[in-house]
Amino acid sequence: MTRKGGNPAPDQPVSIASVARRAGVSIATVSRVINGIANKASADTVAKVREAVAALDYRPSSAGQSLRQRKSRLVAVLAANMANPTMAAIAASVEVALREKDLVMVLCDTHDKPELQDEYLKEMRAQQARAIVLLGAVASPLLAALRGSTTPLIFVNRLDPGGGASPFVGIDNDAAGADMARHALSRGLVRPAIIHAPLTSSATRARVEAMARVYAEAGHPVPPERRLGPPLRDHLAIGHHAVRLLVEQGLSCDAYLCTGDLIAFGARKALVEARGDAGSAPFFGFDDNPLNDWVAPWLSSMRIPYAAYGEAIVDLILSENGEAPRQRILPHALVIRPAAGEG
Amino acid sequence: MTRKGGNPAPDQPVSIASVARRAGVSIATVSRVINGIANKASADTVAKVREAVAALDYRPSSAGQSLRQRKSRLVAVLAANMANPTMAAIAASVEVALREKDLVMVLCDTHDKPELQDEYLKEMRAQQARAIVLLGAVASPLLAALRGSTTPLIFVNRLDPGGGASPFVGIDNDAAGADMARHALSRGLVRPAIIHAPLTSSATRARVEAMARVYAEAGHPVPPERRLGPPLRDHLAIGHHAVRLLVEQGLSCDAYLCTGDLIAFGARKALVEARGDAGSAPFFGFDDNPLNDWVAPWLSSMRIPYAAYGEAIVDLILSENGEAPRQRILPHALVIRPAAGEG
DNA sequence: AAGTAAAGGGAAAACGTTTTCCCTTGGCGT
DNA sequence: ACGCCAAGGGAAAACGTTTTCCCTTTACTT
Repeated sequence: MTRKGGNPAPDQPVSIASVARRAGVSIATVSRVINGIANKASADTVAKVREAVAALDYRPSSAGQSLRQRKSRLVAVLAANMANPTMAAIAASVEVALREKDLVMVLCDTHDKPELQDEYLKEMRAQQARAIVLLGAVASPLLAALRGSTTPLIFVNRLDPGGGASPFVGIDNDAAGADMARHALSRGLVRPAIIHAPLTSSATRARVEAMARVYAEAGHPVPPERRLGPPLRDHLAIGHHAVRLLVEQGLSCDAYLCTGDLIAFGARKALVEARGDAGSAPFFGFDDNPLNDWVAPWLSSMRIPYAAYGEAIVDLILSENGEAPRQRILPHALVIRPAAGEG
Repeated sequence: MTRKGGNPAPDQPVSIASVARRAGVSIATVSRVINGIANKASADTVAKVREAVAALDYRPSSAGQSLRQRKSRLVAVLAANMANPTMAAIAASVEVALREKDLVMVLCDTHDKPELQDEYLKEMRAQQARAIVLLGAVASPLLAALRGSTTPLIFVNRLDPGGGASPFVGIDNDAAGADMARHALSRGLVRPAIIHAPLTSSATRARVEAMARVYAEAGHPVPPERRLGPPLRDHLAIGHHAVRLLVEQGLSCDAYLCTGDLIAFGARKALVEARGDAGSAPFFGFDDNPLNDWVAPWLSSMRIPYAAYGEAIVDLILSENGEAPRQRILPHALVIRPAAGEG
């Protein structure tokens, strides 16, 4: 209704040439006007071009642009595991931030497998992706190779497994782990179980080490049998398995420190299954998914500002002018939920 | 280590021309070998080309391909709301299925807003997307225009708001709603509350109508005051708000039939806040997120096979040869969880 | 033995941009 | 008057594919 004629242009045969024709100018001029090149078009030329663009509902073909400029508007996000709500939250945040800058998100699930990650990296090189965001990177051959290229590589949550000081967005996992342990100690919880994901993730490693360190320094070292990290991929299974082990061995704990909320979910379920109730030892997790308030009022969790990740990541992508690769460390905060009355 | 020389090719200046040069054949031949055109290359030509491709780690530029073929390998997935774990689950499933067919997923969050949806549709037209998957479509001008184009449009969960019999993947929401109501009736629950999302979604509408119909036919019509659909966007808030209203009005129910799990989460929380416990009336939801088993053992839910959606969707995209636009109706199943002992 | 078909392969056009040259005006300073 | 510079704008190259014509050689049919 807002446009004059019925000019929907069925399938988009509308190229820059047609715009140029309608505006009575050259292709070059249209391109310049669209891209806002100053001093290259008079006021009425600009007006004519704009009119034609609007009338034809023209939008430059991405293929043409990519080909010419040797780079696309695509930004790849390689997530280690989309089943984890955390990844979804970050992806959502990134998407919004990218949209603002007229970039487009391509989302891939690497399932934490190096081969698959490489496959995607290859694909994204073929797509001439503007940047690649790694939500939980794993070491892989192509990743190493790509580190030398001009394509910005942004590491999120987990540091670059290659070791270099690559651009990074995340929290201070050491501080966060320490904070959690100190809080537990302050509540007199001196016999915790530490249940964690595989230590291949730098984030997990830092959290676990910080907790153990703080406990050791406080004179309550956590012995190996209370440090559990089953080599499973599924966080729920990790927690479940760990607590079952704990129960079988008759080890009692006064707190469950988990490196992820999902692990805590699994842990608690195993406990309920084993004893009929969840006991009185509080559960601690990381991530603090928004749903926790609704379905896990028993879970204290380290809140990580995932909603702010998108902006930080896109910032890092665009400020590629920067020399020293910067790290964006965002604030964390422990959200305490009363382990109290659930009945 | 697996390749001979140190030939990582820093930034991908490796085009089809370089492959042709190395193999000692023409560009055309390389293209044909890569695309598997039969009867156009002798055995050793093929071998030479393959060798060169492998040695140079060549992969065709997507931009070049898209430009020439006037279509890209991108498939757009427009999700109404990525914060909903359901959407994330479907997206994950689609991604896997696409990968298998060498397609790439572009994920966009329309936030259920027509303008944003149109913005994305426009972008995807510019990208010459191979297909567009609408995870909860909303009516919008460009959507109507696109329906006439050759780009496949796949509607998921919600039917095409334009009314046409467009390709669709989802469950039989009418049957599912009826099943749920019948189950509740069979348990003697005759005073249910029906709490639902905005009825702009065809899926929600069908569920609600089926429930109401079954109850009415059984001689227990559900009066308006027990049918609640606050016009909020957030499902959690919908459920919360609805139950608060119910409580304030002193209306008692013996079951909570919610059109989504998140709504049930909100509903139960409001109930706990109001009375101190969750009462004995069972909760019912739709979607049955895998996490329910871990964090919501009190919630019965209509399981929807989201993991199977990806394959069905990709099938529909590729079988565009088909004439009669097909609908893929997947099976649903009510998962009963004992509302029993939560203490 | 001639004619024909098929196999194998190359040259070049086309896809839609952006950008580098180049040309033409006017206006200005000397 | 002369030279210069800036503004405004066009022609054409280049980006990397796929595909349509071609052309040559070989094998097979009559």
